[in-house]
Amino acid sequence: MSLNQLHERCQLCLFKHIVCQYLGEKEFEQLYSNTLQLQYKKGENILKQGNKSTQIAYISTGSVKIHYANENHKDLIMTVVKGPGMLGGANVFNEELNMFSVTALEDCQICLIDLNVLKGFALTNSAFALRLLDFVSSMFKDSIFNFISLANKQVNGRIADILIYLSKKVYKRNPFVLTLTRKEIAEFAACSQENVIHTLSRFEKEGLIKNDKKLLTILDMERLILVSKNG
Amino acid sequence: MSLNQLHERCQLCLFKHIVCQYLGEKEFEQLYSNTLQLQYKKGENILKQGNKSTQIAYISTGSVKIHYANENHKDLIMTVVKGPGMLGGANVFNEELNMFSVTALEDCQICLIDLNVLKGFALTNSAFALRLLDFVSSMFKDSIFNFISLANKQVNGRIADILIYLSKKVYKRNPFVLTLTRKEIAEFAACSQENVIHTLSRFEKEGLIKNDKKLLTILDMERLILVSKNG
DNA sequence: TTTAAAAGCTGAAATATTGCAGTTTTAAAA
DNA sequence: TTTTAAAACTGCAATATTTCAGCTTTTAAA
Repeated sequence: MSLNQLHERCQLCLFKHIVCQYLGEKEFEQLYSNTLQLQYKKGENILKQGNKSTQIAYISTGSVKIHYANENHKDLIMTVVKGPGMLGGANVFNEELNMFSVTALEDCQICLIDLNVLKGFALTNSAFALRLLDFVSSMFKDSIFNFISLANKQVNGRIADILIYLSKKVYKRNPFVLTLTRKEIAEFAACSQENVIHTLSRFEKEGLIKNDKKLLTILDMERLILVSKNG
Repeated sequence: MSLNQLHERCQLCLFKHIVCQYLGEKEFEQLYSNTLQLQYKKGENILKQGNKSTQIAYISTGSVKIHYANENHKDLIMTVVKGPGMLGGANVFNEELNMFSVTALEDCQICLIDLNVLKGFALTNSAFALRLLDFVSSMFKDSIFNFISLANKQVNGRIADILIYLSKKVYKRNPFVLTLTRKEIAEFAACSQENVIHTLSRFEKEGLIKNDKKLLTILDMERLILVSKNG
């Protein structure tokens, strides 16, 4: 693929749009020349927790999970991000090492942007620095609100929350293709796989959802929101 | 109290120290003239979730909890902070409204610093902006690691984690005065009050801790860490 | 100091959740 | 296409957690 074609692809890039709001085309070119555009397959690891990383990731197409493995190698999903969007928070600014892993949930187009060049721009342009901070904290906020759901609801409510979150915030459509396995939903809801399966089939019996292969339909959003509130 | 005495108290202030690393004494004076120094009693609310806030808080003495109430008015403690330190994260930068409440766990000395003046400085001095970002994200990090403990451990491990965290990171001593009630520990560990009580008395029977009134002693840190890992 | 309210404690029953073992379905590889 | 492994599912027993009711101790207010 020629450089021109690559640059063409950038024309639709949200990140470029924001960079160019604060910096100029020249600075974007400098950033561009320090950026890798890579294709990842489903299941492939993009950033690994604990690794030193000199890059941050922008996801242009596909979806990824941001996850954390504890001392006992038990995995926990912090959040799911669908392109286009930044994957800040895993490693930006105050950390030498990646706090979390990022793994592709489906085939993805990812740009890895050099962190030092970006930091250099942030140091010369405060407005841009504050805009980057927005990116980082909005991802934190998503995770934190999932954690709050974990912490004060039981499994029914947590899974209802996750389904609503995926439909409204991530995939942004109603019958949506659930790219997470039951095991991954369990790692998101912090419960056992079996509990996810039991809960989903209960939801289906009660007419709240319909689940055909990987396609999930929320049939009764209002009642699902009630389960989220009370469960 | 005269202005001179107030300024004297600032000599020991960590926040002033950091401000003066990046800005000058003049800028600190400007900040100072837009700062309120207030005394809060145990149980008093300092910042309220959902309120508009034009200030961020610096805690010079005492300790506070940062907490969140959900739709059902169930409270969840995100983290505990002991002075001196910043209470960033509740409202800094990207939020109009406070995301969380801050409430005094014991009598506190708090400085409320004008957010707009601070933002003004951040906009003219990127290094200072990035330093502020450090403050914010380090508080997020503490909360997130507590949430990770919640999400992949059972109550035994969660309460062990909380005791270790309070002793090592918050109060920084071993026999420490537990300023949280059992109900508040439950709101921190995301479980029922009774479960906290059962668990603490089990820990005491097993010789892990000693609990006399409000004074808590960790007798066997190594075994407590084991409980945190396996529990 | 007295009194009332809040916090702390206990054990037992009800409920929620996990872990297991075996089966079926789906997706990927040969 | 066939084969194989992974994912999804089911019901049940074991375990963890909550809820409840009643009680004691501590703290704060009158």
